Amino acid sequence: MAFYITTPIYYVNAEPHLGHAYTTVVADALARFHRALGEEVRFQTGTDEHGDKVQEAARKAGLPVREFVDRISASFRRCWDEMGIAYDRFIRTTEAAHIRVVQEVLARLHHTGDIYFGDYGGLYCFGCERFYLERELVDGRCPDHQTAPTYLREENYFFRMSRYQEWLVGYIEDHPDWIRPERYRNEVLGFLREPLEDLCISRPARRLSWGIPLPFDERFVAYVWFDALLNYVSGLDYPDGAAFASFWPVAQHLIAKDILKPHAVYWPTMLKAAGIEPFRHLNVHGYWQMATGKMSKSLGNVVEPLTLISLYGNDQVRYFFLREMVFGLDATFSEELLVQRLNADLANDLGNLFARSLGMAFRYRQGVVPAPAEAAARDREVAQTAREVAADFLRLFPELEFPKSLSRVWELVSHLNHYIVDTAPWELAKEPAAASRLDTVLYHLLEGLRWLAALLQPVMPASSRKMSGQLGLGEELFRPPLTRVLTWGGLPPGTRLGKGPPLFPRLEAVK
RNA sequence: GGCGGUGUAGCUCAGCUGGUUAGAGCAUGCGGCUCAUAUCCGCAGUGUCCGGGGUUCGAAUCCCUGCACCGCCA
Repeated sequence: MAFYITTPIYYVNAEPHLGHAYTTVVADALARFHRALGEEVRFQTGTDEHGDKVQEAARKAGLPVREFVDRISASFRRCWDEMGIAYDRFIRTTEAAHIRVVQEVLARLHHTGDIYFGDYGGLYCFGCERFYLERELVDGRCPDHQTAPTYLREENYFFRMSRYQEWLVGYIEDHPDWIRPERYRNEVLGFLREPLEDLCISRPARRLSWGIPLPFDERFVAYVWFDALLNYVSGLDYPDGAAFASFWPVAQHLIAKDILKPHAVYWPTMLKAAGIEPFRHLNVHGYWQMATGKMSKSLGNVVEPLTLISLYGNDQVRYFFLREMVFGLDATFSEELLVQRLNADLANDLGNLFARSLGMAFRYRQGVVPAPAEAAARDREVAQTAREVAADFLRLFPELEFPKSLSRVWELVSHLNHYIVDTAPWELAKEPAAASRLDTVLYHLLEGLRWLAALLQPVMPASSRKMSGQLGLGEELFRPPLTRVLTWGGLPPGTRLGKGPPLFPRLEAVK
């Protein structure tokens, strides 16, 4: 089995923000999940570096474009590195290999007649780098820039996207989970009920020089989306690379809802025209709505990912992202919600469960995993719950049901907390005759913790390792496949437990 | 303007193809335990299921309509 996940390549006209971080964390968690299962995994992210807005941002920053894009791209890369994002490939659209693929595809589509030369006249907004229809304007001005567009009549190259509309509709109808969740599939189908226009895929070089030149006409550069989307295959060394052969057939894209159209319409029709099989899934997520209002520099409520993790911890933020946002829907972000969630789930439930369990193992058994005697009914319930939770988690997580899969795991956490109360080890410890009963209880408890550490590795990789360390297990707990690790009784009696500080210290409430 | 979505306890939300006293988590109040990060466990709630019609023996769940918010398209 192979697994290929991509984030969008991020546009380098601004620094990484919360939304970028969410997408990237989700991709990373999925990649880790599939690696844990022992699958061959490829995870690609990167930066989108061409186009008008980049050129403009560089001008504002007073830097040569090349230097500017190097700087912002590095900033994204550093952000992901500091967040422990384990990507396999960081692609930049300014790489020679990528440019070569874009030009190769352009040349081919030009040759087959899917790209043609034509002209188009209309009202053009330089800020948006696009034409507007009369009716889209607000008081005759661009709705985004509040500037009056200019009438331009110009010749350009067009991609014959309309030719593939019927095919695309059929493909979406035949593959119900191709675009998911369903709401976005419906949105695309709704959009495709109207006739599809051909896509203008060139920009005159005299207006925009920062782009990939069309191989058949140097007076033009490629439209940024035509350039950018191809990263998903150029990063696999399309057309001849081994990576392309093994990973493209299982490609899954991860995007935010704002770039649905390019990914659900432009990209598949481009692939079809180029004779490349469609990707396997387009996974679309929603937005983080700031409880403080729309994020803006002037409001001073911009949340920088690195600031956030330095305040609350990387795994903590990852957990919050996955636990709090139903994939596909919008969710609310505030530090207050974050603190609430971290205290309730991580400090009180999970962290405290580890602390009390390990505490008893040290106090009553000198920090050595005892050998269990015969399991009683109550003990078998623990094992049974662990199995059921793990089975659900393994099914739900790859289907992007993150809150559901995690709340299932927390049912195991809760079950173990109940188990402690039900069995009252501190009472058993007083009774010498109950020694083997205490051994059995402690063993089941610690084995339950081992399952938690293993299950949570895609979500909280560093914390999982701390948990494993406290259980005296180290890295072997994470050796794939996870399904083999999840065998009840895998914790060897006699293992020396490790002492450690609280996994998730309680946080003070913020106002 | 067209299409679609959402509206359920203070908060975040489950409730699929209609059927026992409408649920979970968080927050709140009270009680218990003491292994633990003032943590854990138990108990207690409160809801005109957006409003109004209708179908039905029976609707949060289906139909119509109104309102509010949101998204996509124009």
